[in-house]
Amino acid sequence: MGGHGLLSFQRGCTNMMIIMIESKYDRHHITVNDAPEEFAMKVSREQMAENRRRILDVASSLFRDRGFDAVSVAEVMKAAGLTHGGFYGHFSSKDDLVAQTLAHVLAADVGGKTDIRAYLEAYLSPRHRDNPAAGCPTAGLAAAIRHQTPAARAAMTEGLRSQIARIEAALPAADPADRRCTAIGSWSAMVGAVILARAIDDPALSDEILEQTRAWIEAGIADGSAL
Amino acid sequence: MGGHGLLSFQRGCTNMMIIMIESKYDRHHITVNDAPEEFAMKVSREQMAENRRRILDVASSLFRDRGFDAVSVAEVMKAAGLTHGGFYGHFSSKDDLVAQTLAHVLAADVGGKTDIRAYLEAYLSPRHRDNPAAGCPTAGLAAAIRHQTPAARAAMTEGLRSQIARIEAALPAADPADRRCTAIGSWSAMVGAVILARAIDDPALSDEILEQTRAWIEAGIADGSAL
DNA sequence: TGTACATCAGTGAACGCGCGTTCACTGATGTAC
DNA sequence: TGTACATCAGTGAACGCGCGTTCACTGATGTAC
Repeated sequence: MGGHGLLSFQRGCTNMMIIMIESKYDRHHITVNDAPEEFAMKVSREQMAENRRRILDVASSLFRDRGFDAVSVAEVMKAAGLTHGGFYGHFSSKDDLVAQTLAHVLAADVGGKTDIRAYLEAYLSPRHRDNPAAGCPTAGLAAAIRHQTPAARAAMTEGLRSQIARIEAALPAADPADRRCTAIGSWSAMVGAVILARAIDDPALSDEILEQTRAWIEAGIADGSAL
Repeated sequence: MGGHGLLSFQRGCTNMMIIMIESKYDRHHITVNDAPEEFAMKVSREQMAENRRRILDVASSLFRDRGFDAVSVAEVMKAAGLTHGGFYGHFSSKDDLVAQTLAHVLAADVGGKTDIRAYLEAYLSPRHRDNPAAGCPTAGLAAAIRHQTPAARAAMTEGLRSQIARIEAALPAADPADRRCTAIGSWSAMVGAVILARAIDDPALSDEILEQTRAWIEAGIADGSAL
């Protein structure tokens, strides 16, 4: 991802945070309306590449919002401004779409030094909790990846590896072993907290999960070498 | 849950940990074979209540293992030793089964004082990671509950509330506010770590997620009042 | 305690629906001359 | 640069399958006498 002129969810966030969905869909409409033929058949190779990118973008949002199973191939294609029949010109199967979407959305845009406090605050915010479609794909999809193909698991593995490295780099200097421990522990807590906060129906408890987890992580980071 | 003579996953674990799946299925076979009629039609009310319990038990395992969507009503009934047609005598819909299964499996058996260290070690173990069917329903199902009915969300909310209380009670005495913060932060990290560890295909990284998260949580607990 | 019968838990065939996938077709693209 | 045509991205009807759900039926349960 990265680029595309999409609004960043909040300053200091990597691609793991992302993007407001409205702007995304607006872009698609504009793109589609730029060439409003009645029956648009073959398109240029350039246009085809953009169609493919758009399919991956909308699939990424739809999957994060409603899960892999609840989103049909036809729905993804419609959201991308196409019909379902063309799908197999881009992907060999729905499983292939899932794997490629994960690789697409988890691909690291290394980005500059991240402010870990601001990242924490944005990640563990009600706004992020309430916008899964535009939010972290790990929080939205990690649990479902267990039931996906090996290719999807491989994409998740690389995404997790680079996310841990990213957090390690953003952590205040300390013993490298402590930094890694803190990065992994913090990331587990962040992902877990957002998943739990999204699973329950009590807004007060949900807010508390986010706030307390943030306080807990910040205390651990402030500790310097906690071990 | 609780009782039924099912093997406990490990000493010091609450129902959130659970049970070896093999023993469960063995029990079902024995139960079914106890009355091996060719065409068993109406059964006693007592037998019906047990059938219902068995449906909830196997549904709980199957759902944790493969997710709500991937498990069919017919499959649940077959695993319970029945045929699919009888399902609607027990439940009004598959959604109803999901909600009741969650309430069933998340129902707290308060249990004695839990040893928090042993609980942590068992929870963040490869064995737990590799046995979702017998493992914590929160780690297995929390992320999917976002897409379920209000009744399912309500069951999850109560389950989470009591799990937090359980961890609070198991934590070494300290300022109550700190205890709550620690309980919520630790639980988020535990759930997140197991979800991440299950999502990836690299066994070494998966083991590391579990180990480092455990070290991170233990450091936070040892801190006493981290805030 | 024994018999007659209404109840109803469970059976299994059947249904309708939505999904992933296929395919004959269309017509703009982009190349060969 | 202009024309002729092969390519192939996208279309939309059609397919087969598995799922949740329904229903007429069965026969043991459990009650009324």
